Amino acid sequence: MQRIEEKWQKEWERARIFEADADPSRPKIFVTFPYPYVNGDGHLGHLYSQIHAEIYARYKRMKGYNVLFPQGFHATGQPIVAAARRIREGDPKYIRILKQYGFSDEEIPEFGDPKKWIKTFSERWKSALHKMGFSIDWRRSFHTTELNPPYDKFVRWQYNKLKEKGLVVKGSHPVVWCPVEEIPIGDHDRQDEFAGIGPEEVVVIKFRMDDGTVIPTGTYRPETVYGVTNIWIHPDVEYVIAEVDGERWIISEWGAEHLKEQQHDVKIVGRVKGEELVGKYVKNPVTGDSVPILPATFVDPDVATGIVMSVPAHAPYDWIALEDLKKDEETLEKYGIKEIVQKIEPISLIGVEGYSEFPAKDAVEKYGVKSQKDVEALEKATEEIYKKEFYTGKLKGLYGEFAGRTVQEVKDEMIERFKDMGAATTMWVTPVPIIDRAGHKCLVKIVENQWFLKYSDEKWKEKARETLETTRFDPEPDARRAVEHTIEWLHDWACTRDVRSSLGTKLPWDDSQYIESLSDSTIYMAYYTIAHYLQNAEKYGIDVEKIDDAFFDYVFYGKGDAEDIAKKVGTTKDVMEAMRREFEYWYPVDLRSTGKDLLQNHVTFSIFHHAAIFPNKHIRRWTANGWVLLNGEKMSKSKGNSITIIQAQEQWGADATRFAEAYAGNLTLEDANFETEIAEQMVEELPRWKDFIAQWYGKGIDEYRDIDRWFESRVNRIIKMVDEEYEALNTRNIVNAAWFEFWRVVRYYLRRTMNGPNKEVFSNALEDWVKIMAPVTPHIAEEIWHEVFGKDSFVSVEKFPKVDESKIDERMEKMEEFVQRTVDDIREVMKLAKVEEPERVVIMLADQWKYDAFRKVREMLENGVRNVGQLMEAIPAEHRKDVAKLLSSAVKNPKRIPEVIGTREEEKEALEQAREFMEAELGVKIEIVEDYDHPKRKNALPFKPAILVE
RNA sequence: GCGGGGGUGGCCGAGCGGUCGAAGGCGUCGGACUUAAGAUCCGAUGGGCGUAGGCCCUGCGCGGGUUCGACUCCCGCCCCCCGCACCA
Repeated sequence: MQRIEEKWQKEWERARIFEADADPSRPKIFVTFPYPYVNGDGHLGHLYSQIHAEIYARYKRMKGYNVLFPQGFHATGQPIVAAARRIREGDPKYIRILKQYGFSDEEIPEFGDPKKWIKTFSERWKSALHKMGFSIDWRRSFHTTELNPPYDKFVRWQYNKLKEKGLVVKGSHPVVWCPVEEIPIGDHDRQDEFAGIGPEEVVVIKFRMDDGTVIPTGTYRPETVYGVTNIWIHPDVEYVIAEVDGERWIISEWGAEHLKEQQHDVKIVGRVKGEELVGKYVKNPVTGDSVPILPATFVDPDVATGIVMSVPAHAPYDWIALEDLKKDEETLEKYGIKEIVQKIEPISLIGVEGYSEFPAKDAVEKYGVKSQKDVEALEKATEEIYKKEFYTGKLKGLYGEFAGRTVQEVKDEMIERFKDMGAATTMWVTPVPIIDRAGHKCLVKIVENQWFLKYSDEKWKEKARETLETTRFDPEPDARRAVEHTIEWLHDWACTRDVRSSLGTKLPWDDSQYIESLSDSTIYMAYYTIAHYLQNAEKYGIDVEKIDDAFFDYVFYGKGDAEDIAKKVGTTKDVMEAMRREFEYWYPVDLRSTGKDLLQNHVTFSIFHHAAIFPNKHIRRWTANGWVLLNGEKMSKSKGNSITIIQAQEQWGADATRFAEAYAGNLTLEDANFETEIAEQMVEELPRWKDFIAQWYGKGIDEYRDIDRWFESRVNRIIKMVDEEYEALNTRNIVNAAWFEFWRVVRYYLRRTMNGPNKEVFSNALEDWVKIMAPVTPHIAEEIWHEVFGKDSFVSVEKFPKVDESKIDERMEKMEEFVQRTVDDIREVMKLAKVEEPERVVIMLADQWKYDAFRKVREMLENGVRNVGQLMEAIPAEHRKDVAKLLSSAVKNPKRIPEVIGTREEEKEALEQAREFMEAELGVKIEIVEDYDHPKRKNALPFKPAILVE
């Protein structure tokens, strides 16, 4: 198979049938899928989204469209840069990954350069898709980042446009930051266990000592400030005394470092050990209560301010710390705080159904927390209490105006209130200190030269919403809903990254920043329309250096003079005009196939950017598919059940893999399932398909019988259905009909005609069969087309079969069903009738009067009549008695009355025609009689003859 | 929690108010073919009963409801997957 596949790939390439140029005389279709990120090989999951675009491209090509299907590659962002650095540093994990790909020890060091990754993996991707038979116009391929100057220029143009429109704005933004290297630390720069942790905003309640010194306590639950009984401080930790924005604070050193990076003016003026503060009192800035500072070892100086407030009634940590302290005579003695501690009573703030007035106590008991060192149980207890209180708890009376409401409802309002009264501020922290790969402890910095895409802009949102009206989403309405919702809540997006940790296109007006990867890939499909010019610039005399915004203004907007611009970049007016034509002809994109995870970001971003830059040229149809499971299990490298596209191609070849991918699912947001057994099976079956067709093509007889009409009807019905499913991209339904159902019909037809098909009918059907399978399994289709049918053309660009509606013959199909059912019934009767070696089967048709009568009965039943008396009216008086029982059971179960399709004569004719077949099927002689004196005969109904085994 | 999508037979998956004991595929079982195995073809495949094509029971996450009728509609619950942002 692989050899056949390679042969046709070469033929297609030689004939350039997938290279598409603007041709205004033909209707066009522009199909894309998101360019893959090139830090590794693609796997079956990627291929699943991609195969939708590929199948659609092939289908539309066969439907007579001029189809553009290009493919580029994405290199923007941090992973490649991080991977290259790790190779330079000799990280064994990354070296192992490259070894698994089969790179030699000599070659691996070259991957210390990001360019090596980009080059290697974009080539591997390209080769993988090529070997899968993708019908891509490779002339238009490219990769992103400033390493590809023309694309770089294009992205810069885009951002200048956005900036002009006021859609890129400057702001500040919290990031995880390495204070030593002074760069932001993304997931790829961290030790693995810290991946995925981001900055969180905590509220800092400013308790004060008598002299005004602020004792700041960080908390996620500022609403519990009403129930503070004391402050916890770590007795053994050295805190700093600092001037913070003009106030005197006592805070952990790490906390002070955070404040410095978060736009606060911080000056450290002294140090103080935690225990020195123990026993002192501070004033609660919200309630005015005076509360003591007490020692606790669970307090982490590396989280927030390193000091926390204690709300024993509602915080399991606080409850157990207090319990611990009460029992700890030594400590009580040491600080002379015994009396203070004994006096502390928890304050109940929030009522929660199913809990006592002190939910923290309940939780501590439930999870069996023994001491404040029992971290695991405490975390569970805390989570439970937090959730319960947050969503369902009711605030008690001491909340005054907030009383009776839930935390969820009033939290934000309360925080604002506290800030306004000078009782609180906020700071950014990570829930645990993050360590980067170099071993540095990272903090949260508020970065100031940060640029944002202003997705919060109401006018922009409105424009984005408008384009949805003329956009199709598949599956509708699920995918649409996700996008609609995202447009609503999406706010400003930090669209730049520090150049030191990433790769991409620099912001035109700030070269310390790269445009972030999701933000540089929103309208690049437009670049495909001219990519073959710009990626081969020298061929057209274009000096890429000279390309500026005016160049793109002309190509995309038709602004300016082609002659002038041509001169400036060193090419001709013709070339400029040709590029303009390409864009005008191909844009907008007609179909873009993605995974469901992209709906909330890439898809929505792309919609926004099109609305801003290419109004009315937005993408016309988006598809979103689910993940791909492998044999019902999630695919993952760690499980070792991940299969790359290259591996699949080597193991099963392109067509079998494509078939199994198509069969993996329809176009829904649900997960699809790639079954390796299907791929394996198709490896066997596809060549057999060719043999089968070779065996029958051009064979058969000339006579045209009813059964041939039946066959044509079935085939046309399948073509119709397959055509619709291709347009809908329900790939599983396509395969179900075009392959499995077609096989069934073909097999039955041959059996039914005793291997004597109508030559013309059957051969035409075989050709149609190959065509309707071609978008899914193009190689074997091409092979059959040439080698079996002896055609000169490529089936890949042949006309898709057109349904002949006049050939769809409902009645003929029903008549054949009648024959089939009769066979089934005979088989059943033969099984039950214990007649040894039956001599013959007699089929007795119903009496003539029954045809009219039961047609009427059936009609009445279909119209909802459930009254025996009424049904009886349809029966001639003299026969009523005989059918009374039947009619009364038909009222309960209308199925008992068969549908009357034809006349008695037609029934007889159909059975006679099928007699030879039936005898062969059943291995018994069959006689069809109209008159036969046997009691069973009165059981006969129209389309349900009586059967007698003798 | 919010937003999106789901839970169907041994497995995968259709169905989304009657025609459903549930398409199709896989698997399993029986038969044909074959020296044999494989492949292929035919049949069966929830349980039970049946010397005549039939009947009974049970059934599409759980519990209710609407309806003459629910896998399909409504309500409540349980469980699973995805996203929740600066990561591609």
